[in-house]
Amino acid sequence: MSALHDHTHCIADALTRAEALCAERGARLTALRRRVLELVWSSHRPRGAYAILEDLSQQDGKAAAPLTVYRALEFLVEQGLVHRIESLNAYVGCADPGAVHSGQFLVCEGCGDAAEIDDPRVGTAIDAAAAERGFRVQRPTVEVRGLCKSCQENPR
Amino acid sequence: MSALHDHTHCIADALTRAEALCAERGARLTALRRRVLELVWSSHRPRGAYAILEDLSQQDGKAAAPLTVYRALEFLVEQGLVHRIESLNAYVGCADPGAVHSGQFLVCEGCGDAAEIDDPRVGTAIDAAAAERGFRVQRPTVEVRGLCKSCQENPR
DNA sequence: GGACATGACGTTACTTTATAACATCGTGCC
DNA sequence: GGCACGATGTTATAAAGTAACGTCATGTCC
Ligand SMILES: [Zn+2]
Ligand SMILES: [Zn+2]
Ligand SMILES: [Zn+2]
Ligand SMILES: [Zn+2]
Repeated sequence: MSALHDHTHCIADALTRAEALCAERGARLTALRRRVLELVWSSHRPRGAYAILEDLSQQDGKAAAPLTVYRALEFLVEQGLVHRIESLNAYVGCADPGAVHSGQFLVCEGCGDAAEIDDPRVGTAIDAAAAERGFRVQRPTVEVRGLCKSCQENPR
Repeated sequence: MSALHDHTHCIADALTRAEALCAERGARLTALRRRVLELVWSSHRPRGAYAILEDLSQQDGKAAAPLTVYRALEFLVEQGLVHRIESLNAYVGCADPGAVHSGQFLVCEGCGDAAEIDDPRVGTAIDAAAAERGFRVQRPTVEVRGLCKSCQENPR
């Protein structure tokens, strides 16, 4: 994700879409869940549950318990509004909730951004490889570590 | 992995290859590291660091500290003898150490086995998707959850 | 052989991540 | 209002991973 973009817009957009999706589904996007979603979206870097917990304490003055955050995250993941990055134990906002997809990520070791992609070739290749072995795919996880374009151009 | 195979052979084979590879590279496969590798290979199910630690205590009578196991695992991963399954916080023996590969896994929710594959289509697709976005791949992670053939045939 | 460097291992304490069990609150429905 | 159900609060605990420092083993140089 370019460092130069209107991230306020990313956040507002994510919240709007979340409200719409939850309304449509009859899922309850409570104040807490909405706030956690907002905090997850505070950047394009995956954010750990305890980091979000700290945000809640410091920015909102509410000393929440870990479970509070984990439960909100669980809801958001179920609704496809947030993805968990397994290799980081962290969470990142979904770029396209509503669309059916499994989540494929390009995680930059430089800036920490996790760019979500949904490349049909990757999905197809996984499906084919699994099918040949008689394996029924339920949930593919693809997390690619490397260096994003801008971090290659501006190394530290 | 079929439940009906000579797993003793898997273990012996893995240990033999490990010794050969380490000798060739001048890496020190010490008694402890060899033992941890053996314990990782105790099945085709990824095994957590603390499970291995328990094995060490119970089977060998040595009350080791977590770091002991983590250090051995770190070595084994570096040497490509073991892979870490990020989505499980667990480790599994590599099916083909020596060969250059990144590790792609079909992880069965039924029996827990993690079958390692190295499907060129998956690797190629990831490379292509990354290249199009100017992303330089360093370490791809592919972990597919689902049901293996035998667990589909014999559901619980 | 002895001094030395290097890497492996031991020990203790601690941090980070995640969940269990149970109580309470809030909202909507009848 | 009374009830049901899901969301949240509270406390305690489990699981996974690391830091700091000391000691021991192995090999090298002289
Ligand atoms: Zn997504
Ligand atoms: Zn970057
Ligand atoms: Zn086997
Ligand atoms: Zn299976």
